[in-house]
Amino acid sequence: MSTETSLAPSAPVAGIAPAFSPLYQQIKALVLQSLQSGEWKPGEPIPSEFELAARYKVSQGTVRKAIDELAQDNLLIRRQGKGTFVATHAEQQVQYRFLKLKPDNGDLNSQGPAERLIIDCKRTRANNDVAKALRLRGGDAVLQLRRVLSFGGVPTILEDIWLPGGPFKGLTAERLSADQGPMYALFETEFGIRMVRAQERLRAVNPSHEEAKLLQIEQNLPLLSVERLALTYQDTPMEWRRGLYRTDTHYYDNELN
Amino acid sequence: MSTETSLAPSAPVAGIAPAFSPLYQQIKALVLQSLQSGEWKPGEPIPSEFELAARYKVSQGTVRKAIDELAQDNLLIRRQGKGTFVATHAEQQVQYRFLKLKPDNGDLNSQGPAERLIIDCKRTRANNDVAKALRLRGGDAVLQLRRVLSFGGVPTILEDIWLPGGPFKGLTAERLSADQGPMYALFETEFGIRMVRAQERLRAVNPSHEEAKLLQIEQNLPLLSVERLALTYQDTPMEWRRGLYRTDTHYYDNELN
DNA sequence: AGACATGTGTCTTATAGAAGATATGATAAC
DNA sequence: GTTATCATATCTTCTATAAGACACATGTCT
Repeated sequence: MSTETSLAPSAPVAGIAPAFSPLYQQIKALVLQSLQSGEWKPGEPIPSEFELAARYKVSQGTVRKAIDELAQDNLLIRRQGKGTFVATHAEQQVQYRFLKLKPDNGDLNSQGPAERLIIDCKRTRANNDVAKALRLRGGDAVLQLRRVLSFGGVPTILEDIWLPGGPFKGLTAERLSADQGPMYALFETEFGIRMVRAQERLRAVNPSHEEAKLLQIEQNLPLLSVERLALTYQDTPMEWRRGLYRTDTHYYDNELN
Repeated sequence: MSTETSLAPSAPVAGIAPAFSPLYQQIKALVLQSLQSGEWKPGEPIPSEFELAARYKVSQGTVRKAIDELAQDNLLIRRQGKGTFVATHAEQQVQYRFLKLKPDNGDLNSQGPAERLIIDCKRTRANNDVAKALRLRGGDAVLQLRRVLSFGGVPTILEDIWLPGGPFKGLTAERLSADQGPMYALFETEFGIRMVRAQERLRAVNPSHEEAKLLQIEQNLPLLSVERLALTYQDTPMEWRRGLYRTDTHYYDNELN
């Protein structure tokens, strides 16, 4: 491979020239491919830097730089002395990596784990909004579920979740209820789908009569509406959800830099 | 310096042993010091990697790793071929770096720049909440201001801002009104205070009668309350603000990864 | 206008040792 | 004999250095 610069086509951006892609970016793309194909599964170690260097015929330092970026993106986790591992949502440290709601006082887990109650779970057809978000055709099969999360016995979050029917074939309410642990961890083990990143859009809204009833609140208590599009590898959308958060006892925490 | 490891004392954390700090971290701390002291001002270039390497008696690669992390944290900006520059809030590309509100359709600047209207600006004494957030003593002098931001003529954000009186001595409503550009850019040039990062806490709330009037909305329209603590170097809090955002025409955008 | 030189950050390789984790085998203690 | 402890070896990531080539920006000379 030496120093030539065209191993992988480096995702040409629309319009302007892609120009040139450094070696380590090409290596990054190759590693990504292996992650995506499931060659290395969540939680498992990937080959050592020297092994990968030999495999791709580049120096260890170049592999290192590629892995550095993947670790930065939370796709891999480095552990000195042990190895580099495929990141997973099934870890104690980062339980609920995507949940930014924090209680006004104390810790989210101070009152024990969250109680999950599935209200509804049905197969249906995507309406236009959902289809567009999930890049499906209107009317395609989707799995829709509704659940309530409670902390310390207090219903705090009401969520409606839409999943594409194809990739999640076989998912049932029983399967979800049986599982402890984060939902995204189950997606990894049962369906081989790993959520890599997500985009959220927040709004303040008034709950409907039914929504207020499910959360056991007055209808005049405004709620935080959190629409989330979760993406897997290659930015493929794999879940759309809309959460209603109580923010009189909790707040949505966000760091800017 | 070869390989010894005690250039700077590497900020010993309370309790557990500080153990050991890699060279590049020490360099990072030294560069940070120079940024903080104002040796290199926002927008200006810092010395080249080789110059810094000579100055600190380390290799160019080590300086590079230090600068990489500072660039990652948005404290520095690298420009290939030109140099490395001190980041600033006064740039076209990242106008309003900390504002995550986006219109439902179109761009924030599609209807021209935001109109800023200062409702109130007064010197007062910190109440307990503000004092605690800004690490002041209760009753210390603070500058309080209230303003409304409008986009395309529609009042969209109502903000109350508290600034510590000491560092911002001399700031007046006239000075603020005269300035175009972001407020944080003015803080840099006029007071040498650069906001490095911030923490936000979001809630859904009902506006008060007065707040609704200022935003020209009905009182039953829920708003997004955004409390922000902005920090300068060394995580020193330098501003506390509370914004009320209209989210019927806009949304708060957030990326998770 | 074009060619060239120079200074900047960027990339790649190579080498070496430090630090953390883990297994193995020797030795001592019970 | 079994168990505990220690030293050693070996694997991993992490840190640091050095050297050369490349890409980008901006001049200056022709």
